Amino acid sequence: MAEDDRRTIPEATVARLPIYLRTLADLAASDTATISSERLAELAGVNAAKVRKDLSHLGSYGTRGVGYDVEYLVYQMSRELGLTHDWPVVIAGAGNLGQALANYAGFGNRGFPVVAMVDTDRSKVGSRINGVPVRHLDELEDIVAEHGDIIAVLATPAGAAQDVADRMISAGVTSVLNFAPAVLNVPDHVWLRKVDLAVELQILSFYRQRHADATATATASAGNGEPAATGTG
Amino acid sequence: MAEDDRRTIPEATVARLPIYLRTLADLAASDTATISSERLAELAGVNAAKVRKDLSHLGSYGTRGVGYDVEYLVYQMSRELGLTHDWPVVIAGAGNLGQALANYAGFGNRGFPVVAMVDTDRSKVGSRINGVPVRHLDELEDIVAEHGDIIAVLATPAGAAQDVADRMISAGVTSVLNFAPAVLNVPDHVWLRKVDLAVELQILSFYRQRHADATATATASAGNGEPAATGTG
DNA sequence: GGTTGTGAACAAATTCACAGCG
DNA sequence: CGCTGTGAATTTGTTCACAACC
Repeated sequence: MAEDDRRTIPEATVARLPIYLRTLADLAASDTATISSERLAELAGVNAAKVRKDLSHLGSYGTRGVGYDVEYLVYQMSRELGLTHDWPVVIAGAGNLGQALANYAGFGNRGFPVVAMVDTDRSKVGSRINGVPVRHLDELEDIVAEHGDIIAVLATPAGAAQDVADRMISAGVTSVLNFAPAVLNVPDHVWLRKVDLAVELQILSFYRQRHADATATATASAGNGEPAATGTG
Repeated sequence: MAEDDRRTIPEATVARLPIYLRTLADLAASDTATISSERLAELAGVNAAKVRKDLSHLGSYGTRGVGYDVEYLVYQMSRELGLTHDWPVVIAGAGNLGQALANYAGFGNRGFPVVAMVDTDRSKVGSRINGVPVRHLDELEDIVAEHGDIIAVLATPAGAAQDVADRMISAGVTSVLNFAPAVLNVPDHVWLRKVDLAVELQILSFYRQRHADATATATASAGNGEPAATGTG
């Protein structure tokens, strides 16, 4: 079954694997050898049945009556997530957000070295941000040629995002993480994920607003729309 | 039906409303009076049936044979999302990411003014970043007292996130957007959303890896695991 | 004719509950 | 006896397809 499922790990599961991995890495660092689905669930903020089902998609790596071997799970999950080698990243847009991302230790540390930033602003091109060279957007093809299969992180203004994405893709990029507040159209062979800061705040605003409405109008009645939704995934 | 559904807009729909709203605001700015579900779907990157079902949760604001009135929809959606007034935001952590977020125009512009940053680093406290005062974490209670019901954006290191969240919550905060790479535990009455940059890259890495495996091992056979998943939600 | 609004069909994800194994 | 792994049940979300309406 495991071998079969290899081809069909559900999207929802894939989105949780990195959380498990981070949790497990912490456990390994604190010399925990084994962990139960119950405890891992607690640490990862999900429920135990979900953990077991998620992990079962990777294969049968647990021991009944005991739990999962932490080190081994870390190894298998890293392999599964393709984290056994680094993936070079190029950040498009050397504005505030782009610079922050270039400085963000979480990237390089976790196997995603930022090899370059690109921008069209000639006054920025040629400088370095946190050691990362800022190059002109026109050099994109060269950068891809130098580093191979890079991941593009878009931190441009909304208006420029589609153009830059198009150029990235025609230069050979197949993975894009979009921070620009714009909907991107990409061909089928390109993987796209998006992070929209304003959208997240607006979602919070919705639930908050709802709550205000509910408590204002009805001081009676039991609680309906409960909070504590953990979004993004 | 619409009145009934008011209380139960599906989570998946709520997560899309901000995208529709942004799209509609753009249309309004370019003097488009009416829009069909088909066209809105195209611009928002979803399918038309989904748009219609999503909008039906807000009420019957469309006209058969014609489409939706853009201005009116913008108004209704803003109201629904609680965007008719500003929601003050406090950013915890005046590091790279926190500073970038404070500088990020998308926040203040879209009704989420950053009223303060908090940090424990005395060398930062007292300064201003993009006009936003940096105050000490200990002043949190005062800030909440000054501005009322604020939204907390956590941009602290992972290790500090739970502590800061706890302090935010005991100061009265009920909405938290977490950028720290850590799983937070919050009480039931607090709304939590999270954005994890490294997680997003790892998800891209998974699909990319899969693709590499597939094309490497089998040069034959039709395409299975197709790309172009648009994540985050 | 064109487009919405929505039941019904379908698909994905979650949760339950327990057999099976260590 | 404890904990995994997984079928079955349930819930949630998506898509279809068409009647209702302008």
